[in-house]
Amino acid sequence: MFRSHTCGELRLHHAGTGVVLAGWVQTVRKFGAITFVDLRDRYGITQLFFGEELNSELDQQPLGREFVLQATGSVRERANKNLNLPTGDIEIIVSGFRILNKSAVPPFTIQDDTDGGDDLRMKYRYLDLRRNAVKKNIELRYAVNRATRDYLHQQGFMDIETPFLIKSTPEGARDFVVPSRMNPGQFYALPQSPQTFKQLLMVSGYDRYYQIVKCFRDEDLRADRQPEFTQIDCEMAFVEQEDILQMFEGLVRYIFKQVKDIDYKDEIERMTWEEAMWQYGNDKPDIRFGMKVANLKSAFNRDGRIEATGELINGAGFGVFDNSETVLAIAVPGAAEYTRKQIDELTDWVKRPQIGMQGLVNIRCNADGSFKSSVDKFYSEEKLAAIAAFAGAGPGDLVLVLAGAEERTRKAISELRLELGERLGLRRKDEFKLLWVLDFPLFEYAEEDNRWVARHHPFTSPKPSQIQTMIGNSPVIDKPAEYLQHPYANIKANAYDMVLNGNEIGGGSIRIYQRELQEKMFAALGMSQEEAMHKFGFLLGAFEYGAPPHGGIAFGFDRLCAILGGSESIRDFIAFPKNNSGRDVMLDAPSSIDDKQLTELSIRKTVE
RNA sequence: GGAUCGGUAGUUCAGUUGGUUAGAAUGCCGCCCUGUCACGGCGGAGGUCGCGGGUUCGAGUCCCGUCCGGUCCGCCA
Repeated sequence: MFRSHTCGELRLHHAGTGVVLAGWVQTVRKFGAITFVDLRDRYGITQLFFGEELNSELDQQPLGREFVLQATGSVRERANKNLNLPTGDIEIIVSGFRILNKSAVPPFTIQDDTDGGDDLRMKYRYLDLRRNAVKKNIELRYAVNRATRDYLHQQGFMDIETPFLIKSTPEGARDFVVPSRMNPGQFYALPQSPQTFKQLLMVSGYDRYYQIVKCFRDEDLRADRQPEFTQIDCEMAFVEQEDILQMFEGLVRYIFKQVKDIDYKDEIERMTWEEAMWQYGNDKPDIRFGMKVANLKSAFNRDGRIEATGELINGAGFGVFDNSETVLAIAVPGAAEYTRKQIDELTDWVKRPQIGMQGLVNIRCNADGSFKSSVDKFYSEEKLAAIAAFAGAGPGDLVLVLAGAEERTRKAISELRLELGERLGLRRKDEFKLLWVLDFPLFEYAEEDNRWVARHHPFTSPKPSQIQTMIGNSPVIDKPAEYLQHPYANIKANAYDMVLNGNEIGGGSIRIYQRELQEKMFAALGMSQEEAMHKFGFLLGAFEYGAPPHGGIAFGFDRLCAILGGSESIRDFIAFPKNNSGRDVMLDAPSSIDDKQLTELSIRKTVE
């Protein structure tokens, strides 16, 4: 027997018990004739006490950090308790020990506040994973995994595995490809998601499917993006949008309860994509705080919606506002007192290349009811008051205004809003706000190819009322500059995203299940009939044999874990993540392969 | 594909205007210490300043190139 207990479980009531513990040496504290050793395993830390007789043995076999140690002894109440440790009431009086394995001096300390940098921690990830801070994340991940499986199982979902070696269909993200030795010159692709398989399972009658599954995308990475990542992938047959929203609100509530012990009782807010873009400049707004965006001059006039026509700002002689496509404002609560220096700093902030604005106009709404602005020259106090009121500012608030081309300005005001929300402490890590964003546009216009691309994916159904608009119109765009006037620009998808604190944690749609509509969709994306058959013939064929109405959703599992764990980076929640360049620095992968392998795979080596 | 920040002791970092022998903390090694838990005290070892080139009497410091890492834009149906 290697151990009778773990290093985390002994308590005061065990006093007097004989035990055997095994674990890693966290620290050694020597005091002449006695020695304390903190022994650590996955479950906790227990203090070992080496008395006088054993101390001489310790001199013979000195312990070092991270040695693997087995200790036999008995539990004793401590004279000086350690309130920071769950096991702090007791210690083990060691009667015998065995060094099970030695350890080299680790390159960084195995502590919560480690001295190791990210790079080094990744290279020695197996040591990093010993740290409590990382272990907690991995445990949280497992808790989310279990809660998900519990809930979906209770709801009658079946976990069905789908293949990883599939066919490359370069629509959307770039595929990872795998050469086929047995089929020289041909390649598999790794799935970007099990999308078509889960739809085929619906055709097959497995009407509630799920999988916690790896997906692969060969695109550039970010702190929240990995080349291989995990999704909670779900699909249901005989459902409409509302059924799916409710089912997965249930899932997220269950996860909150199980993992964070949070009763998320509030109704989950819903807004359309239009509203999100209009009010927050962003399709995944953080609704933990207000500061909604006011459009002082509308250029965002799809569906003929006009919130302001520009009369508040136009014609006052301020060319920047007069000539800009879009002018957007936010009211920053209580910020009228910002110093010149603070405003200048914010101005520099919006001028950074990532934001790319030319400048920042401000209106201070002083507590005494007066107004002071960087554009006083052009606007009377009455005008400033009207603008401030329109932006929703009250006494003591600061109105910030950005002007420029529509898309960039909308993005910038959204970033500015988030930044100020952060600075004002309005984005609390312990507060969770869920939101459904609905009615996304079905298509986006790809300028470079002058064609439509699917915003979600090509299996997404349009809103039922707009199916005829889609079938009845040609996707051809005659005048690229006027693409917004094309009937397709206004078709909304039967799609939904779940947003948590400004992060998209899941997204899905009701799918197309009729062959005719699916063919029309492929055609709309500029695919010829032959091409569509070559890439997706299996799906079109399946739709001939009684495909049920269906829809689904996929959650970004890593990201969900990161947010629940209060972190920006998903790497901390993946046991063996890849770095920014898609490298595994521990394995040093990817790496070259030898000529023999290349030859077997019928891949010729190219020399630059 | 682009922007930007960084690379100095095992580790995390400092290093001023280009100027003597490149420092601190921590870790490591040795000695001392019977109640510590961030133990403490004394002593010691430890450096190709990422790499290559250039400017200069002189480069950790300035310039060019390159490699590695972080963050972001593009990209991510």
